[in-house]
Amino acid sequence: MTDPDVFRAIADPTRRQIMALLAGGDLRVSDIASRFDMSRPAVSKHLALLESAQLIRVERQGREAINCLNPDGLKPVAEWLTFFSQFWDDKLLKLKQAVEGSDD
Amino acid sequence: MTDPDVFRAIADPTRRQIMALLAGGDLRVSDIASRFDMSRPAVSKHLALLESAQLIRVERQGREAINCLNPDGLKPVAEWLTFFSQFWDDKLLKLKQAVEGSDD
DNA sequence: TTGACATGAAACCTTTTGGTTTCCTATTAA
DNA sequence: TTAATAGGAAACCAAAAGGTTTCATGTCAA
Repeated sequence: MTDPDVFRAIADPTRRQIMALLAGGDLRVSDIASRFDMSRPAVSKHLALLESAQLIRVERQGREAINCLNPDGLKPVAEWLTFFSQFWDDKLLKLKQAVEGSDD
Repeated sequence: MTDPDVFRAIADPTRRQIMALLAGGDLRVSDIASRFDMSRPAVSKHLALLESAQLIRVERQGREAINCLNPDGLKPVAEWLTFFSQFWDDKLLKLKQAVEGSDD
């Protein structure tokens, strides 16, 4: 919960499912928890880890916590991948250029 | 060691370092182990996990085991990333096309 | 053929991870 | 104002992960 390691964060399938879910729109903690066969605190821990890895943002509104996907948090993974993508196919060098081009 | 989950495999920094090392050329187990501050069996476990995730291939030659990077093993990660890359920047849609285009 | 080398394998240990239940607090609606 | 709701926090647990040492085995070279 303290190490904001994005690679660790995406290692867990539940967390990847949560990210896919949030790609469809922002959701409250309980909304997410209701979609999984596990307790709300368990989902809450996954959300905390995703937040620490900057893969989601949490907006607290009153008693609710709205979870929003932060796709930019995946860029370190994409950049890491570009290094290896050069071994796949030259066409994929476009990935490298694209990532560099859209750098914030 | 039984679950060939590529996301788990790349979660560990040591394993990512091993992959980077093998990008420079094939290496024997001891050659890799000598580059890390941990025992050879520990490195050997990481290699076994990388192999089960299809991220490396191991060619046994006599008493030696030559470890070779298998960059194609990363494609599932790249494909997963393309889904989220659409939220970054349209330029990155090229990534999706590139991955699709170089599909085996 | 014998000794050194390369690696695999087993047993073991500690820390981390992913889950649980239970409880507390803040907010909102009736 | 009081009851229900949303979610954070703590204590706890089992299993998995990452490491160790020690030993066994197959291969190569002197």
